[in-house]
Amino acid sequence: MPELPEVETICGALQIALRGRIIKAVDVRHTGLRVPFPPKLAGKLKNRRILSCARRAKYICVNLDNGQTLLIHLGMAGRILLHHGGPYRPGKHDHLIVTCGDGTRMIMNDARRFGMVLLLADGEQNTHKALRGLGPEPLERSFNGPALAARLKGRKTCIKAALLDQRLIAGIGNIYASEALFRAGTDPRRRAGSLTAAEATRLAASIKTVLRAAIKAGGSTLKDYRTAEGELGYFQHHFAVYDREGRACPGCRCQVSRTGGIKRIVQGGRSTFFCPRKQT
DNA sequence: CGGCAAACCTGCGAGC
DNA sequence: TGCTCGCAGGTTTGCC
Repeated sequence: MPELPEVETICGALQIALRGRIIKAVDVRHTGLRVPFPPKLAGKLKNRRILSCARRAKYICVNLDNGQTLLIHLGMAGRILLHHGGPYRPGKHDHLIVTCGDGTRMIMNDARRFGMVLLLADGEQNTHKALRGLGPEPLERSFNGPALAARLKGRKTCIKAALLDQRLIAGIGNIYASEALFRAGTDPRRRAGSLTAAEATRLAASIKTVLRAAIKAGGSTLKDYRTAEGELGYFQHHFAVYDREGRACPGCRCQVSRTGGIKRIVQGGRSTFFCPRKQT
């Protein structure tokens, strides 16, 4: 379930657990995912100190003391687990296990193997293909109505698909695209370039609100995690429309019997959930 | 270049 | 109980 808020939550936990630690062992359990792991990955990581863990779009950036960055993308079903001390029995879909000097382990697990692990050389952080074309971070101050409108200008694709386009805005996935459009009252079928300035402002604000709320919800699980040894980035969150086809719209209080409630449509091969009455 | 569909994999729940 | 089908949070590629 990794969209921006989940990756943000995971990075927060990694920052606490791994910052300053020295990598002592790297268990590369498969040759790679869709993209092969970087060659000689284990040797390149060994004895490196982890300076920080941060997020860019949906990527986890593990910054190392020699200027390199271990870049992890979790794809559709990827997970990061932290394991503190003692032996660890690898699971079936554990692909990469990084063990630090104090026994802390970071495990990258991805059943569907849609994830990605890259190693960026010093200075490649802004030039590497994976990061170069990414749009602005929606939680940055500079991301506002005019900024969003500028990105959408002239786009004929529907606004839902535009929100998923990482080159336009970074980090929004299928869940939060639906949620943000619902909150903004914007019909997901609208052409991206057709939004008025006021609508773009409302949508930009909704994106921020929805993402921040999800991060906040993830943060509470993060706290639990530290005692529970569970999974990172896996939290209960209440969605207004996502996966709620046929349920009543929480915004306009319309009766399910009269309006049909939340609708599900397919756009660009992906499910979109919305309320046709509230979103215009 | 823009827009769209398909491909990449595995797991899970629904329905028969 | 066990099988098949459809669907799943993302990105890349290739085609028009």
